[in-house]
Amino acid sequence: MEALLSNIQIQVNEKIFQKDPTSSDLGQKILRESLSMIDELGLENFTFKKLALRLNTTESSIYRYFENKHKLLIYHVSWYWSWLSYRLVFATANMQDPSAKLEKAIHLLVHPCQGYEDLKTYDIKTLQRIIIHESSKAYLTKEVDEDNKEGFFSAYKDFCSRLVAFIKESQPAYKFPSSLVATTIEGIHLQKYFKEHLPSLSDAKKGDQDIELMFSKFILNTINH
Amino acid sequence: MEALLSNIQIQVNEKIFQKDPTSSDLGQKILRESLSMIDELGLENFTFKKLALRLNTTESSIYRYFENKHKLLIYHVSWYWSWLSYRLVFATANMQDPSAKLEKAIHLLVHPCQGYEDLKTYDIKTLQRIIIHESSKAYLTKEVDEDNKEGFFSAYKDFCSRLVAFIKESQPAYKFPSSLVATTIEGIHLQKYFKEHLPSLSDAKKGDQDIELMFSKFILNTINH
DNA sequence: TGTTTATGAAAGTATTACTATCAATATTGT
DNA sequence: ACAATATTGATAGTAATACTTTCATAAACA
Repeated sequence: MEALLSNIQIQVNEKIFQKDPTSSDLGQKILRESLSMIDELGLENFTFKKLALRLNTTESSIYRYFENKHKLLIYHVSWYWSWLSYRLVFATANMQDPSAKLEKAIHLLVHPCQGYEDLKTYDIKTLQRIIIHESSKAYLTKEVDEDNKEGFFSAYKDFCSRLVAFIKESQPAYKFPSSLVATTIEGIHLQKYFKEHLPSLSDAKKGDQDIELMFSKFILNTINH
Repeated sequence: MEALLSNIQIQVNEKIFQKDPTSSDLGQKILRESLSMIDELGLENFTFKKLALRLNTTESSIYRYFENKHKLLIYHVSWYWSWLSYRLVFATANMQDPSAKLEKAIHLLVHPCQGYEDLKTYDIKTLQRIIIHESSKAYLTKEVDEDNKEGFFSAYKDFCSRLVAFIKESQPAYKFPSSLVATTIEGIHLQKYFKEHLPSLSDAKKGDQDIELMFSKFILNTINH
């Protein structure tokens, strides 16, 4: 399984990049180091200039892979959701009970890296921090509609639609499955963030068990009542 | 009531600004026009230079009121939450049933401008669009912790704590009131956004009734089961 | 061997995000 | 009425950001 997973290739929409960053050494370095720099500096303070400096390369070389840092962010975000979908399909393959599948999905959202801490290109722990801190900036822009048309959010929407399918399987009568899924996913991320930075807006204690428990109950209660 | 409301002064934490923008004509113009420009351009494309041009003033004059556009955003966000708290206190003053108070709160979150479309400085409809599109950028930064220490998010936290109080009144046993409130508030905003821009992540139809209904049921179900 | 392809090096532009200085004009205090 | 003070405008300047362009060089590939 480990071996299998270290060989899988997550596919990312080709319109996101100018040149496929997985196709070269430099491209992979750009992915790896941009991830860790965005994590350290935050998206606002991260620049291609700084990344070039760190990689001992030039701005122009980086621009050959990504048009700008927005696209680079979208790349990371897309990769994350493709990866989580993959994990979800794997983890729920042998499950019958849709409630159990939902619980598994919540578990994955809360602990996306359990068992897969070290992939070649991606440090999943860092990637999840970036998803939590920065991913909403990928769609909260004036260019959402264009970006959406280009399919930049399809990995995210695809993951959501899998959870929606579980809900429909479990409770076909529930009227707001898509809204509930989106609220749950973003709610989990927000709670992880608030727990650290605005603790009065969270009841979660040190670990992540509270968050997992809360959202599991929350989603199952909502569809079953 | 109209007259009363047009005289109320919403107080904003003094550390947010360099010079109180309500204290002068230019300051009020800065508030009014920055709001409409952020709405039109989005926070990323909005600059003090462009605002200065629109106001027939200079960048330096604007910098006398706000250190940077992040602080200006925080000002608008704080004002919004103070205003909503004020509305909430008013609207729930004569209510006994905490569930009804929660429903009222949801209603206000979904329709914050009903009855108060035109205030002098603030166009509440525009303000709410900015809250939906931009407010998470106020706290999703590397400077959250410092900003939080300065009290920049206290208006938001204060509003949340009012809803938490309602939940505790209604269901003292519910374990995650703060998390539920934060999830609900941000969920409402996100659904309003997704309804427009990523409709596959929402079940809401044209109006906002669906969103109101969904979150009302959602919060009451969650605490009562 | 010749030719794509990938990277590096250097330079340049427009915009952003400020800061500083000084003059002109209002406002206020006595 | 006059001096002191606050407010704004005008101008200029700096460092960083977000790119684009051109040209040289080295590696890969056919």
